[in-house]
Amino acid sequence: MTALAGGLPRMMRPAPHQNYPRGGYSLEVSTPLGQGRVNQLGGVFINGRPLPNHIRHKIVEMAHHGIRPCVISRQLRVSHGCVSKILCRYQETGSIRPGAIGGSKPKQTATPEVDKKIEEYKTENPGMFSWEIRDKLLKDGICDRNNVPSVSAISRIMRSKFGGVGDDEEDDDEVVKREMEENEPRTKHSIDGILGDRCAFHYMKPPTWPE
DNA sequence: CTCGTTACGGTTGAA
DNA sequence: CCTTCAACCGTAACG
Repeated sequence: MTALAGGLPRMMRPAPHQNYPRGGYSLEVSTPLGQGRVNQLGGVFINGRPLPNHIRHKIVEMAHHGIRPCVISRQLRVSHGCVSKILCRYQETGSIRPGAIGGSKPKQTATPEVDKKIEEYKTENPGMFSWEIRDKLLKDGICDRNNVPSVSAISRIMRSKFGGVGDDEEDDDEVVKREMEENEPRTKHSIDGILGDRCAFHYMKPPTWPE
């Protein structure tokens, strides 16, 4: 933390100008979804939140139409970095939707193999107790006494896999439900209205907001 | 000029 | 119920 005289070798932001003066952002807009901000291109965005679905859709649509990303960026007033990211993601995954935000990691306390075994045992015998599973893990040579998960760990793994209450169910390892369709009927009312292609400034102040 | 990359401040939500 | 904290967000800026 010394020697920061002339040349700083790292690629650090010298002075992030993002720290707006407290109590006075450059621009603010009220939206039904919270506090909106206006970017350098005049577009409205909500910091920390994904762009509305219809804009994402439009980005992809325009790109598919042969319009260059830089033009899309300016036209939709979305930063080129964001356009780049959305387009890139679309090409990779085929989805325009943002990634999953929030939540906790699966908290993998066991190796994938052990994890799989636990799932297998439980599927074959839903009534099996955690301590029985641990026992079987040892007996089958999946684990040894040094790395076998604790009973509570096994319990937690099962809870996460089988939705907490372990009732019998007809499994099905088909967990491919990530392609939901992005066609949203226009009954979806978001900040679409204020994010119209032309003007970003509509001040709608709802009296109160649940949530 | 374009555009890939990334620090940053921010929000979210399962554990 | 509340707190944690790693995942993702878009912007702004660098390269």
